[in-house]
Amino acid sequence: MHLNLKKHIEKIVSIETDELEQVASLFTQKKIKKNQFLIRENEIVNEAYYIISGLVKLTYTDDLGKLHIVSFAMEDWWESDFNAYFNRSRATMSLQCIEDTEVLCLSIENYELICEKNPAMQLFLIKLSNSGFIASQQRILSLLTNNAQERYQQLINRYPTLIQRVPKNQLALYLGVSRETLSRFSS
Amino acid sequence: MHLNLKKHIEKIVSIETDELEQVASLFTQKKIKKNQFLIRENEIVNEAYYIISGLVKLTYTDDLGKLHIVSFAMEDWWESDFNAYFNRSRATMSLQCIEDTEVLCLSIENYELICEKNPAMQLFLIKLSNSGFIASQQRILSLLTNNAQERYQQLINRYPTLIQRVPKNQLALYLGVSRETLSRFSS
DNA sequence: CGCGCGATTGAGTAATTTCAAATCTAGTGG
DNA sequence: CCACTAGATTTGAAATTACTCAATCGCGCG
Repeated sequence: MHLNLKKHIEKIVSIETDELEQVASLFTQKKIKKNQFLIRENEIVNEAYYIISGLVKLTYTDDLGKLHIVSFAMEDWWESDFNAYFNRSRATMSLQCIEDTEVLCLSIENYELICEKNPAMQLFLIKLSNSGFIASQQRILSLLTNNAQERYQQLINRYPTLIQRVPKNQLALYLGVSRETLSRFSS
Repeated sequence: MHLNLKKHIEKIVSIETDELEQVASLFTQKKIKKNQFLIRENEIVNEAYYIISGLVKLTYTDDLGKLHIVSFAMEDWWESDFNAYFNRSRATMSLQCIEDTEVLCLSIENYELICEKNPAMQLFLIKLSNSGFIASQQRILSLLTNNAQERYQQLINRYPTLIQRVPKNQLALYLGVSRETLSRFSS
């Protein structure tokens, strides 16, 4: 069970089989249909998600009601409104499925259990968080240094499948340009 | 010794005094003058820095030779080119002092030592990394949802001292606008 | 066939950049 | 104490870029 997750963890740290079993038992599984929400704005966030299959988007609605996409997440990625998750508070963002999606759910209580008990898993969590941090920082860099057209090119170079899976409409919301502008240089 | 660091750690996790001593002994101290570099682009990054006093900037030079500021860091903050640090590779960014600055240095070897040995410190590192990740994500959100003027306002609201300490020139590089544009709405 | 949704195109408008010049400021040496 | 200089900041004007709003196109589905 949870073969993907086990491989994912073993790829990053070395860990005993029985420990891994124990960890895996702390997850619950969910299947969510396209367009449904894993997290809704303003609700208490109690879970983080490891994505087995499918595609989700983390979104934010600003004061003017405009929707923005903070990130996409697909197979083998982790996602949540981590600010709300770690602080056990209400979501400022939403997490919605772009495709039918299968996830493993880790409650914050179980997250902290893992933090306290298991050294190998602590190391895993540190590395996980570090890689999330580094990825975010590189996105910031990309937003600062590249215009929307360059960011679009980088995106399709790094994730060629994403363009097929995500409407351009939503790519624009991720890149921070209007869909018209994206359209003008994507054709 | 390292009183600031100890307080900083104790603020985040509870830890035995002797353990804390042991951890503190893994740091070395440096004093750097204004405009000097802690990290230069293209050099191997072996250290991360906890800032005791002063102010530094993490910068990136793009293909066109334009300088961008990824982040400022001041008292009680951690900074490095973390991508290079964790991967023991060469810096793509530079870390330069805006003021005379005092730091504590943690080599990647000692970082990993802490990771492996001490549960309380592991928890500390997890939380540290998580908070860095969350901060980055909120910066992304701010870049997506707010224009430069709003970002400027948010910055001076959150860090009122920063405007006195950083030339507006460099604030512009952080906000992602030209200094002329910043000047037009900051007066 | 026609409806609806996403994507594209066009035109006018708003915002930002760029380049140039002017102004201000802090520090230096006479 | 004043003049001078270097650097930072501000201002002006033209050019570029992106946005908005509207209309059109293309395609899948009932």
